[in-house]
Amino acid sequence: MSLHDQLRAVALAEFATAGYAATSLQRIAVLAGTSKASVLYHFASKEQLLAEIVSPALDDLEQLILPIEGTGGLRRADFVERFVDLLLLHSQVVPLVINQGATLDDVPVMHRATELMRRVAELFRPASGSTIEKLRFGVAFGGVAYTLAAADRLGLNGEIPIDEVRSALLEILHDLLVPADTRTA
Amino acid sequence: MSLHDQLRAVALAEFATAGYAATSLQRIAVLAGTSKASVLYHFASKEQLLAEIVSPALDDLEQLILPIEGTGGLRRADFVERFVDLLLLHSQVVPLVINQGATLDDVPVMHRATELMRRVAELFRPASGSTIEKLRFGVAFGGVAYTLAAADRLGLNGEIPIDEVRSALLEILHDLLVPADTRTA
DNA sequence: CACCGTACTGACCGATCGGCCAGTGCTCTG
DNA sequence: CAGAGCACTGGCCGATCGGTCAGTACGGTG
Repeated sequence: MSLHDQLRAVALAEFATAGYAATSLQRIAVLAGTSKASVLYHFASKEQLLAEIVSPALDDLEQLILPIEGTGGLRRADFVERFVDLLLLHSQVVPLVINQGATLDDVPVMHRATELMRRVAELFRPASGSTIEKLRFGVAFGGVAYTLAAADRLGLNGEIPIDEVRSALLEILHDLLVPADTRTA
Repeated sequence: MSLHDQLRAVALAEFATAGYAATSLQRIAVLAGTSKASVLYHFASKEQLLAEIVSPALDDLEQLILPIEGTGGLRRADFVERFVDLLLLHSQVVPLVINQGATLDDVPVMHRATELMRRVAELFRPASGSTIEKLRFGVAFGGVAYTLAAADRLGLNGEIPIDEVRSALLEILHDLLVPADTRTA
């Protein structure tokens, strides 16, 4: 693995666990076995390092929702499954965005993350505008993302196999999001 | 309102929205119309300011779960209702703990917060140890807390009356947490 | 009046932050 | 061999951080 990639990996882990503001370039450098100056050689700034870390996940999410927004067609069950897979694929980025998105929304890449989540919410909006449906959506996606982010801290996970997590999350989201009428139909 | 209380209020709002690390004592002072030195006159340190802000909510939570841990008796529906009321009562503290608990667990008061949430999780543990039940709990409480924390950002709330939020959250949590057998019984 | 505790301030401290820059090897190429 | 270019570094910069401290204004109290 190139130093560039290793710096990205180290920074991701630190940003996700300790927080962006609390992680200094110095610390990232030491953990990767190099100097602070070399970090800034590979990445123009701390913000751009963050952007390079987060962007791939956001690109994937955008690619997931763009065609849906275009056609207006959305089969919730399909979307939920692909969304969960996306969260699991970028499982380290999820806590970063979830826990620190609000704090860092002046950083362009994090603002983009918030905006994307808002668009995901919009996808579910037209079908049901009642308060409980809105909250149902918030609890569902916030809950899944937060659970992935905080599983260790709450002592929720031993070494649960990822397949089991996947199917469990799908079932929970299905209960919460797929309307009862299409469920029974 | 005394300056002491006003500083607490300003700091809470800033910590919750901008983040603990990103909020300087200088900024708190200016927002409260005083000097940084006076903030440190009222609070021995930035950490203690945080502790004074968060502790009351944690005390309430501890008072809620202590008798349950003692007797071992837990009627889930009752607990869920009281827990939601507690979250709504301390709605500004919730995002602070949720979003920044992991980042700040070296701060004693935030470690206490995480520990309390772990104990809440333990209350639900013995009844059902399967993976899906654990995740169900995580999604439920994480989701509710996160929804309260991030409602604005995701465009989920207009001016939804709090009673409506309360009953909606109760219904969602009930669906997720109260076991099907006691539901149908 | 003298005295005291409370509230508060401006100036300063060392530490650390993100970022910049001149310089140094090292490798590849003509 | 000369030289261009990439990878990397130590040292420095200004800014800002949390925190300390000596000093001040002031409303009681004897």
